[in-house]
Amino acid sequence: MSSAPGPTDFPRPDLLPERLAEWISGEIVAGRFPPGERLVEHALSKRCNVSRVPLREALRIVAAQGLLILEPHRGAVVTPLSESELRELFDLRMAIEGFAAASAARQQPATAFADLRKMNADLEELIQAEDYERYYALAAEFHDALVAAAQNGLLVETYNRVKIRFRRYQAVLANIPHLPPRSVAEHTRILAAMEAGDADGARALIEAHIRDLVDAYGQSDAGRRFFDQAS
Amino acid sequence: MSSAPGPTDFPRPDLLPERLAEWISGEIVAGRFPPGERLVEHALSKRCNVSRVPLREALRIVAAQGLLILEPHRGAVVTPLSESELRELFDLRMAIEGFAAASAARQQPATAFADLRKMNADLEELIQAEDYERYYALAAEFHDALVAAAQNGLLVETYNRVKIRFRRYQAVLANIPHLPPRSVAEHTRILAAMEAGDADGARALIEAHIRDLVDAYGQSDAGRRFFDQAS
DNA sequence: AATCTAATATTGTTAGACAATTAGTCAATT
DNA sequence: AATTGACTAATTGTCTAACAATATTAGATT
Repeated sequence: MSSAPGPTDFPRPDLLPERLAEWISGEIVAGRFPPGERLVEHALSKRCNVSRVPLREALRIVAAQGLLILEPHRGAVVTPLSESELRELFDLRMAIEGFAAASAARQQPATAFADLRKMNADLEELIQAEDYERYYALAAEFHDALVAAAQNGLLVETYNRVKIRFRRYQAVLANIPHLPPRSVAEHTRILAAMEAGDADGARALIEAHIRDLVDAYGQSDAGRRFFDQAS
Repeated sequence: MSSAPGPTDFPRPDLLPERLAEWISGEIVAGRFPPGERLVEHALSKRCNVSRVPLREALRIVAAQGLLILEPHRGAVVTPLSESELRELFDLRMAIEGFAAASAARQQPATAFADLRKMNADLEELIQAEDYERYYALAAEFHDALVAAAQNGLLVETYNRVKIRFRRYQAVLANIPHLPPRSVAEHTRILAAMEAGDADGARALIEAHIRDLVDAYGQSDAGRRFFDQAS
């Protein structure tokens, strides 16, 4: 990922609510606060050695991310997982990444395509090395960079919101094997379309790419188990 | 708009932070808290007859909507308006509404198209009556219904976030005249494509439709004045 | 005019209190 | 056995008051 387009301000240290929110959100994504779990303010504030005020603000932050549901007088409950939400998240990925690919194809941003090609080459290598850990991390970065190529901060912000919620399903379903080789080839075709300025083609290809992911989740053992239990 | 697909829970009364957030957000959208204005906690809490605790939670809510920026130890500042944000908001509308149109074209939802046709007919009438007040209200509903036709709650949620931020620009730039007649014709073509199951066509048409809006904003007096001052 | 310092204002956090609401218990009734 | 009802306990929602940490302002000094 190439660095710093916009001028960046000096980072102020995060305050308690932000740090608490990050921790809570991490616990939820990792599944250590499982779906449906109730977060009791007094207990949590004691555990974190903070008072209830910043904790309550933290809960608001996490709730705004969609990871918590705040019910009046009943407190915070970890948002349940559902097949329908997963489907909707994939839909949003298609909408966002598809639009980003089309937009980038029209704009032809300076270095973005080269960066993406480099990443995709690295992905190829990681498959040869069978290092799936790093593969999935870099694959996520590839998609981030693709969205960033549209040069729209709001689109990136929206994508990040989707990602946070999406990661919970990745944690539950683990990563799907047997997909990576095809993905790299698909990435290559997507990049070619974008570089050729073929906006509609790039969008169609990436939508199909994500649809492949959906199918892979649906056909994996973990995916089927989850979907069955949920329905 | 046809009613109630999902079973709805008994609505619990909103608490202070929610009500405060709604009020603050309304003041910002209406421009009564202008861009850049600082919201001082003590003053606001006195004005609203509440303590700082629920007020701070309200500020978190509004900040999560993107209408406030919370800087550590400096407090809440009303997010500035900018041409770039407006452009990005239009982009997001294209991404969301475009995907929704394509998705609806594929899914062929039961009553949605009939509802949209009805609305568009009413829009036509409002133009004849030169009732632009109601025209713009109904036009917004038309776009809402189009997004809802994709039957994706997360997409609707995301669209609503965009709308809130977008409304501030509508309040500043007022509504653009001379556009409505063309819009109704465009709506008709979009609907025809969706009913024919032409996903790509519907998407292309609605993207062009929104691009027309962008141009109208850019060419309007208010729009140019705003854009010039901002740059 | 520019810089440093002190006073002031504002935000961040804590503690404790109490009211409002919900959740849990358990006997009484059907 | 299941439902109702009243009682109790637990939890959330809000307030007040205080103080620490940081930012802003004003004044003094160079």
